[in-house]
Amino acid sequence: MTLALPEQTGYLLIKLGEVLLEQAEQALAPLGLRARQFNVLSMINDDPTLSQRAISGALGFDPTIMVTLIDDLEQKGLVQRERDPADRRRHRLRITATGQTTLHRAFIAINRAQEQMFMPLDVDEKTNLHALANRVLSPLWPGAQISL
Amino acid sequence: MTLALPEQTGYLLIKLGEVLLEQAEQALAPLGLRARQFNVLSMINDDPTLSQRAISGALGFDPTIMVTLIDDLEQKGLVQRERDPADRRRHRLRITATGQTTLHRAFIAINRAQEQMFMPLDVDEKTNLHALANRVLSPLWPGAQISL
DNA sequence: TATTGTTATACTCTATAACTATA
DNA sequence: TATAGTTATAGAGTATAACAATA
Repeated sequence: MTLALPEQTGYLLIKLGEVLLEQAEQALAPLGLRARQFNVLSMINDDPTLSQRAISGALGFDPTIMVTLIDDLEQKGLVQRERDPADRRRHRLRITATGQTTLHRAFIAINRAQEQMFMPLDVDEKTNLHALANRVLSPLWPGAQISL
Repeated sequence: MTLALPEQTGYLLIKLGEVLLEQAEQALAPLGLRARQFNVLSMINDDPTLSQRAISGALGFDPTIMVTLIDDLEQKGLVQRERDPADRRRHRLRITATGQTTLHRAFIAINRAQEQMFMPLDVDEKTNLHALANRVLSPLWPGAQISL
């Protein structure tokens, strides 16, 4: 019985994810951002009403991690915590002007990196890869949809 | 400027890899195996002449990790270390009969899990996903080819 | 009583450097 | 001098439980 690992689709996709994450980290490093910080910043930018728990839930990690993560973004001047007047337990996370500038640069860096990484595929193939990956992921990752 | 994370192909594939790994761990847990141990065991089974360094290099982690990993597999009776007579610095890793039985069961568990995970795709689509992922990964992961 | 954010802490995982034995 | 394997150790990352404030 022999079945080389790279011929297992699962192994292939897991390894691909690892490599893509590594590339993303490298692309963001010059901006002083980790990949996860970029994700959080991007979500805050899209919806400033999200609670810290909602964000960690949507991205799939423990809520306690948000504390030091936001501490860091706040210290960098990219985000500000504000008490939610409607529910004073919650923090509303507001992206600052600096934060938007950094986020914009981060998007450019990420897009450039992705263009490099997906170079081997033409437009249709990349669209196809996206669609196929999405169909596999959707049933396994209901968290993709934000639930408050 | 707004671009939801799940619409980024890179983010999608990274998350997919995370979820697939998690599923693999769960499938192997009843056998007392971690995913990485399964990978190593599989490589040893395919080629008993590989050194510990060759295996860690091919799988993409630090050689020092192999020590406790093989310690564990050896303690479970799945693998035996033997001095390579040709180069007495090296260990040749031989899979035991128990190891082969466990590996066989592990393959079945992994295949069953993968059938579940890729259920949304038909055969052609799964082949296509594999091929596309492979074409993106190949230039980024030369380590897929084992080099002694 | 339940929930948000926080803190403290312990546990896992990993990489770094230094050591040994062989080449 | 260089390499395979090992050991010890420190660092990063994570989850767990307990707490304060608020609902």
